[in-house]
Amino acid sequence: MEPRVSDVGVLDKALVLLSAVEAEPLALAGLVAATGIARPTAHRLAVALEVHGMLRRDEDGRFRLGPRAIALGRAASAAYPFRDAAGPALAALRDATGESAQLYVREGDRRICLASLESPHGLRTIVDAGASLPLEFGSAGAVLLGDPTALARGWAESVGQREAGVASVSAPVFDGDRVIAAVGVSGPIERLTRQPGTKYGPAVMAAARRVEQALRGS
Amino acid sequence: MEPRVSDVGVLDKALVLLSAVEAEPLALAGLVAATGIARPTAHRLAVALEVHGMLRRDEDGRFRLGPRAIALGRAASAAYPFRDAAGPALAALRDATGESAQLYVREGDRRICLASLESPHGLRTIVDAGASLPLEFGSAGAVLLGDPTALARGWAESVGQREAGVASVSAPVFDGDRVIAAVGVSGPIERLTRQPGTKYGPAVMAAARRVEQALRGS
DNA sequence: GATTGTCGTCTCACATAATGAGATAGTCAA
DNA sequence: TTGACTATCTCATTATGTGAGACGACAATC
Repeated sequence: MEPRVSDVGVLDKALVLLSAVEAEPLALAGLVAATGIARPTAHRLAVALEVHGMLRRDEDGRFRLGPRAIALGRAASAAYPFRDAAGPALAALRDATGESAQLYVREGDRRICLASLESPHGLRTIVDAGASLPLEFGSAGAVLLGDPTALARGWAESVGQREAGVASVSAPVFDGDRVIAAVGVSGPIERLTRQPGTKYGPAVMAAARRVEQALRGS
Repeated sequence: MEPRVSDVGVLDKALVLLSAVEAEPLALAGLVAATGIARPTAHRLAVALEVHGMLRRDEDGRFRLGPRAIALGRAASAAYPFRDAAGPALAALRDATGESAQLYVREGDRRICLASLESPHGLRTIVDAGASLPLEFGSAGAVLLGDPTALARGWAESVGQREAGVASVSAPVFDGDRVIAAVGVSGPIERLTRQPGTKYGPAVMAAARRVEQALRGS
């Protein structure tokens, strides 16, 4: 079995089950195979999660994420009211650049991806909404850390920092003087070049302005 | 403490904690007060949920739903690809009627609210996204059960069925010949009248057609 | 400045909740 | 008909989770 993640073993197992089902719907046998949890244990925990609505069973008997997960996810997202307002700006940015677009906020020493739209290109970066990433790597991190150069120029760029072969550029979203989010694009260095800021700086700044405008309209 | 909900006491407690935080951000003391869980237990479980990303602490030390909840919620929603596609149609329906608008799918003998937009009126119905409701009450239930009258007419209506004082009307969303969802509005009988179908049947049917069209465009 | 109350966090003796091996029943393909 | 595999259930065992109490920090009050 997995090593202990927290001080509560039952929660460790339950979250492992949820993660397994997040990836794909799984029958009990699949859950056991994917998680290494003993069959009766996986069964008991999965049924308990079902009782709570975090999981549900489809017509083939496979476990899927359930309505409570939707509700909790929406409640979690509600803490970021500009997340929905940013939707059109993010879509326009993705369409204008053809690259994957993301919106991040800062949480302590991490950054959380609130919204993520993928590029239509076969080769593209994928960041899951809800993903938690370190601040010290990537253009969005620099923006959220209040990097003076980024704030003066209106964008930050990174090349191969968080992941080899990946470049990104992000712009700060302001509320008054405060940086409340970073909006940007990321993709392969081959397309974004080693100066992604030169290429897409204006586009991410325009997207950031649109997010701010959408916020004011709220 | 709460009576047992499932066969796994730790999960019962953990979900109680998540529900408490879903309602409002809470410091540890607030969690203890809201849930009745012993302080060291609430602390240990909350910290474990934090380790897993289901909870996070804000700058005031209060617990809030965390990034993993966002991610799981989105993954859960992804099982319903038309949910996002339905967004504009739902917004248009809410705007055209001035009433709360919802999108439901059927899950066994229940219906799940996938998306919900609230009326601007002070008096309005509120259904949480993710909520699970019985099929046998309400216009959406009739639609999802394949009620012949609803299918022939293109909408179903209910007055005071699920809740006193509330009326609703819903239309089926088809994929080919199959009813895959119900889209509708609900609100107080005073505004929707005792014949909500007469008043808003065309609007909910139009919304259903728009959802289907958005689906084809996907 | 001292005292008190409340907070979050930690410890650990103890009780019990959770575990998982094995049993059972159902399904399905060979 | 048989064997393999599934999901579900039981229950002896024990490892885990519990929560009273302790501790330190901090704010409010006197």
